[in-house]
Amino acid sequence: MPELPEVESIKNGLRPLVAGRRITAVEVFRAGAVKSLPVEDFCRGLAGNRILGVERRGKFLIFPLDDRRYLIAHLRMTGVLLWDGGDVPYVSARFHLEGGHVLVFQDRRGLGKLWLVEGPDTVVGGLGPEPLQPEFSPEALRERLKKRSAPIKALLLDQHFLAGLGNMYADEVLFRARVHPLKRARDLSPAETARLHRAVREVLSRGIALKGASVDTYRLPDGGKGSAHSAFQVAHRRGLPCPVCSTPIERISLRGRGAYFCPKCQNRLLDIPL
DNA sequence: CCCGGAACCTGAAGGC
DNA sequence: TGCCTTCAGGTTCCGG
Repeated sequence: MPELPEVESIKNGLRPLVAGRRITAVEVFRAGAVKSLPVEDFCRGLAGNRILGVERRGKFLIFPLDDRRYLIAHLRMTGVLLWDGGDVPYVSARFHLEGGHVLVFQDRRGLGKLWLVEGPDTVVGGLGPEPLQPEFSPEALRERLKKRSAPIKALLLDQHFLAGLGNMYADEVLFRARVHPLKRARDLSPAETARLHRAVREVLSRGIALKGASVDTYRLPDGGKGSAHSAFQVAHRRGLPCPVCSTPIERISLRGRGAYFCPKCQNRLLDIPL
């Protein structure tokens, strides 16, 4: 599933391909994917426009255009952006670019979204801090956590609290920080909060270095896979031994999705130093 | 404002 | 063989 490391890797792959290139035509095959405008206006507004670059905010891809508007894409769970992708199923939209190239928005479950807007903030304005930027500091994290009673994992997944983490990387972050996913945010010790901050940075940086995790449909724009999933220690590993203590990894349900953790290393009541 | 659950969506995988 | 359930999860909406 595309989370911050996957979207960052897609951004890095797309930038040299699309930057400076003009859009010649746009076809939309799943009308529900277009959010900001009627589909006709969306296509007409993009045709003839030049893509100036590619940016990322949280899990959103942002393409500044030369008419000062912005094309924004969110891949949700199964969205893929394929450069010169040929005859593939589940195509939500095709962006034809000068030079005969085509950027294919493929999306098996069809939950991905597209916007054409005057400014990016109308779409991404409510997002929390970027975890790899200085604005995400240990002090700011501690201050915000101590007012909240929700399970820590629910907060890590809340894009208004922190932008970019999804289910898989949240599990990896909590394991690395040795924090139980159900522990209430305000109950984290200063040491746990410090470990959590560091773990967010380390897990996401490693995910980017490995070009994302190719579970399910995730692919880079050239069709290649990332390898971050091979570094996962608890995510999707129910019953397998914890890499630290060999206790079988458990799965519980939290907010309708799986939370994988080591019941020994991530004790809900005890603060176990690394 | 805060929290938790359902809905959206399409498969793969496993049990019986 | 075929049917049913569970799992996969990013975001938004709704009720308490």
